[in-house]
Amino acid sequence: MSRTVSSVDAGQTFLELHHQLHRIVDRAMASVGLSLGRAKVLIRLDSHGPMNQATLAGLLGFAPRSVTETVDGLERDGLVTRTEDPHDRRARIVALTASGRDALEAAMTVRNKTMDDIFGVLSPAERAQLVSLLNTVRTNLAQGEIDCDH
Amino acid sequence: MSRTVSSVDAGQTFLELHHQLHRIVDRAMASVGLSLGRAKVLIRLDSHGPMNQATLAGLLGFAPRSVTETVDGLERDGLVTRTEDPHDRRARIVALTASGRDALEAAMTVRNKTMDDIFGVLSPAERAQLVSLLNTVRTNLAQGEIDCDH
DNA sequence: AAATAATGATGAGGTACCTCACAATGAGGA
DNA sequence: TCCTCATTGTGAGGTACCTCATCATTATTT
Repeated sequence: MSRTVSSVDAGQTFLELHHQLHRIVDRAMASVGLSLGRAKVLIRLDSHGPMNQATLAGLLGFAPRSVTETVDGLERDGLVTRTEDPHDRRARIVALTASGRDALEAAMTVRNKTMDDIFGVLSPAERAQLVSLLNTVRTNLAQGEIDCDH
Repeated sequence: MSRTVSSVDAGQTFLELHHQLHRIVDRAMASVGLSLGRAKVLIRLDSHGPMNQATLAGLLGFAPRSVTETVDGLERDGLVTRTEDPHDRRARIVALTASGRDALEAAMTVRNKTMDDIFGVLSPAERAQLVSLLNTVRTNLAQGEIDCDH
């Protein structure tokens, strides 16, 4: 019965799911006073240690400008600090504060729970399959960068 | 070798892919003077005919306020019109214009091509599998609505 | 050393979503 | 009829991203 699945169908489904998923996860994060974007930054800072914003942008795949903005918010809320880099007077080093670490921990708990609520319907084997498929797509994306519109 | 795939892994991969995918698709759409959000509205209007914004919001899964904003933009660019509903003086009926239909057609072409570039790496069978998995998740999401934080 | 290029961060401005509050209208009941 | 309640659309304000232009600094070339 199920007709061949076009790429557009796949994209459509992917995007629709994202719309719902994002809303749910974001709302969950908000209950801990954070958001997805902010959590992403905290996670990187936690696992890689303090770094300047350009590095952060590279790791996150964000535009540098977006990092400035997100860090602005985090700094305002006291979750990170920005200090001068002694070796490069342009750069500003972002570091987690104690309460930033606390917030991150709370956020991770909520995020884990939410993701479990969402992807828990799938069996471990199905999850593995899903991740494998998504990674295939992602790898191809990274390589080709698509936009060959010359 | 590959350890069990947690729900968080799945979510992580999903979100990371989305970040890239969205950027690419959006950029592609921009080349035709549209955007993903705007295209979504045009698609609905094309397939369901003119309708008020509340209905549109329902179909799209958007907040009503978001529809107002998107339609504002489309109207400004002459792609849709807003007319009064003779049966309900609160409502405003949104309809495609001729140039809206043209824009949609161009957008669909670009979108199809882009999605092919992205999901074309997968075999039809893999795409079917992917869509099936995503739909499983989505269905579950729609049912439970998750946020049982009472 | 001087000129040029690359890089780090940010200002300005844009789109796509969201929530919450509210005016106007519509619909159903006392 | 009048009262209440639901619904439509929008103002106000917020977050997360983006691009492009710009300034200060560092690195590279000549």
